[in-house]
Amino acid sequence: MPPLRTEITEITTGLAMLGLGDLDWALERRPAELVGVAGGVWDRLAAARAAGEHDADFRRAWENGLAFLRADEGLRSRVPARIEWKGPDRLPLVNDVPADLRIDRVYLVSCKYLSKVLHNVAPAGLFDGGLAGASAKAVDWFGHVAGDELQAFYDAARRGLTDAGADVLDAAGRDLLPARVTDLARSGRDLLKGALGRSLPAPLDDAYAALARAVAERSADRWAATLGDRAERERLLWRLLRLGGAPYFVLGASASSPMRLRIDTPWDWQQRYRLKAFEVWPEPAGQAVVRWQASVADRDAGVDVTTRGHVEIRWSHGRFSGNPEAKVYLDTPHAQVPGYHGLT
DNA sequence: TGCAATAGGTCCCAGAGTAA
DNA sequence: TTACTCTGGGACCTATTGCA
Repeated sequence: MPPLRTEITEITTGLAMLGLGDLDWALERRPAELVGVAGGVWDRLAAARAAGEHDADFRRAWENGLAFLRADEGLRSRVPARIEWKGPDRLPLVNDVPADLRIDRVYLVSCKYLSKVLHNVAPAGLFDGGLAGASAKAVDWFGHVAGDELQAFYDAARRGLTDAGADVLDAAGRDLLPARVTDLARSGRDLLKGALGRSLPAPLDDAYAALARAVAERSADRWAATLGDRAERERLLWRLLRLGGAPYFVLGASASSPMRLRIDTPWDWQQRYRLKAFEVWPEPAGQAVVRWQASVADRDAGVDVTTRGHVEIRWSHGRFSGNPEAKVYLDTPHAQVPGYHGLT
């Protein structure tokens, strides 16, 4: 079951597009034109509306749906006959378009609230594979690019635990923390995860900083080495920005204002823009971070524009708990990104 | 060999802590 | 007080492993 807030924003956006005039009446009516919403979901929405705990989400989503209904680039006040909600399962849509709603089997709409995250992928898929899609065999990226630094961090953590008198033996008397980090089993990972909370013990700071620095530098080096020529870099930028095979719309909100965008296809993009440079570099930070920047010529406007973002390489479920992931962020405001256009 | 259970990977989001 | 950084975790899907 998706989070309640996701259900509220996505379904309310679709409801508003049906031109029903009043949100509460629309929720009560449960229109058949909105396909894919089960009875239990309608019940949850009605309960949330009655409780008044998500008024801001209901209001923003309703306004976004109305804006799309009226927009010249949207529905031009033509009430759709059918809106399909993706729901908790993925629709069999074009897999590179992150759509939550499909309107009249034509318009694809993604509902995105307060999120700057573009991707959340395995690091090898980004730095070695350029998001090209073929999922590389999963690896522990930290060990893959910074094995010595990972081992040093592990040594420091292991030493800290044993010095503190922690119980590091399992029921059979086996050591949960082997000498080599590559030999860690699930139980040892869980032990470390529990022992190393949000705030690292001070003696581990240097080792962790060295690991983060090494991972950032070597990830950036590997990424730079696979960028290819200008055309390949341009295709990478399209994938980073989630330009897909079909145009789609993003209806949501940034921290300060509504966000209503039309997203180009690569074909649209090439009519107007040309990539001039794409660069990546490591950045000193508390965790491993790689910055990226694209310089793009806007032929219509006759200017160059810069789009910036960064990638965090991090354990997604606690330290030593599983393989790291790469979170790709967009730092440039959405409306200033080449290929993203404010809805008119 | 097929099924069930478990572990791992990815997507998405939220919250704590800290700096401005 | 606000914005940002860093971290944790739920959910779902897929791959792997164990067992009959």
